[in-house]
Amino acid sequence: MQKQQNLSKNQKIIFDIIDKSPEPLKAYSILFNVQKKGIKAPLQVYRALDKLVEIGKIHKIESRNAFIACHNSSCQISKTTAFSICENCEKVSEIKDSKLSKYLTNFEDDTGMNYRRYNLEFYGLCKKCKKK
Amino acid sequence: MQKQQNLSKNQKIIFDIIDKSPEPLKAYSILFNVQKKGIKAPLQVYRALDKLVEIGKIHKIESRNAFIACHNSSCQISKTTAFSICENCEKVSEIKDSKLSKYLTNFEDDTGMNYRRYNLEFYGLCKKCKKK
DNA sequence: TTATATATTGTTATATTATAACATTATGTA
DNA sequence: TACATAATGTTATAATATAACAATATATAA
Repeated sequence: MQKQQNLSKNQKIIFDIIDKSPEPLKAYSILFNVQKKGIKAPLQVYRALDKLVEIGKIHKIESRNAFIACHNSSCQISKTTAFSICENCEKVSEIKDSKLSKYLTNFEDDTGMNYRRYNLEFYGLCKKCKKK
Repeated sequence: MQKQQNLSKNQKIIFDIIDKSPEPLKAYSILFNVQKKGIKAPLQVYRALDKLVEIGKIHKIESRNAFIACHNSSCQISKTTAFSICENCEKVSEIKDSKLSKYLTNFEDDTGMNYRRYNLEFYGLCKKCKKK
């Protein structure tokens, strides 16, 4: 986690809510949460989200349209992300695995192309849900 | 590619359009395309899409909300997908790489959990766009 | 400090993506 | 044939996201 200090007012409000949440938050649930703080319009939320994603403070879970704080202190601006998603309880955690990220960063497809960015979403059952 | 024959009428219409398209298609652009064929409502499209995804004939590109036909003959019902997405021209191709899929299927996170499904989206510049 | 560029905010309207609910029809299988 | 299951049709609406424009704040350099 880096320079919290140069977040703008709205960015700070919205980051704090996401950061405190134990689960990924959706834009309109964030909106609902911040209306008491004077943020009234979807666009205000989406703009802050866009910026926070851009600077790597949060990530978007694409398959869920939801946002989670980055807890990967090593990544300044994270262009490479991997997540574990429970298909039952929808718990999401960021996967930090240097071998995995090395493997994917170095990956070359059959045309010889490689990639500076990726997003990987794993689906399965988390430990709690597997026991049931 | 498997059993095309048991697709229903709407599923066939919608699969054909996606299969012929050189680029991923969005649900409402599909809807627009099939209105002459009598499919009038979004739900008719989404239902067919859901089914086609379920049986592995198409995949959803999550970060684009778009659908692409599966050309990976080896995967009966593909629960593990990887795509290459050009950030400039938006060209998308499915990556079929047995090493990659083995690596990810066997991947174990720090809690010892592994996953039966994943979706990986790589972003970069395709050859054409890199040249420019 | 002032000017000036850039980022952020506020606001209204609207576009895009997706599902709920319910009635009907087709298809597969015993 | 009977029955279950899948697919269809239809209307309405929910959920997600952006366009366009005006105003304000913040950073930077002359």
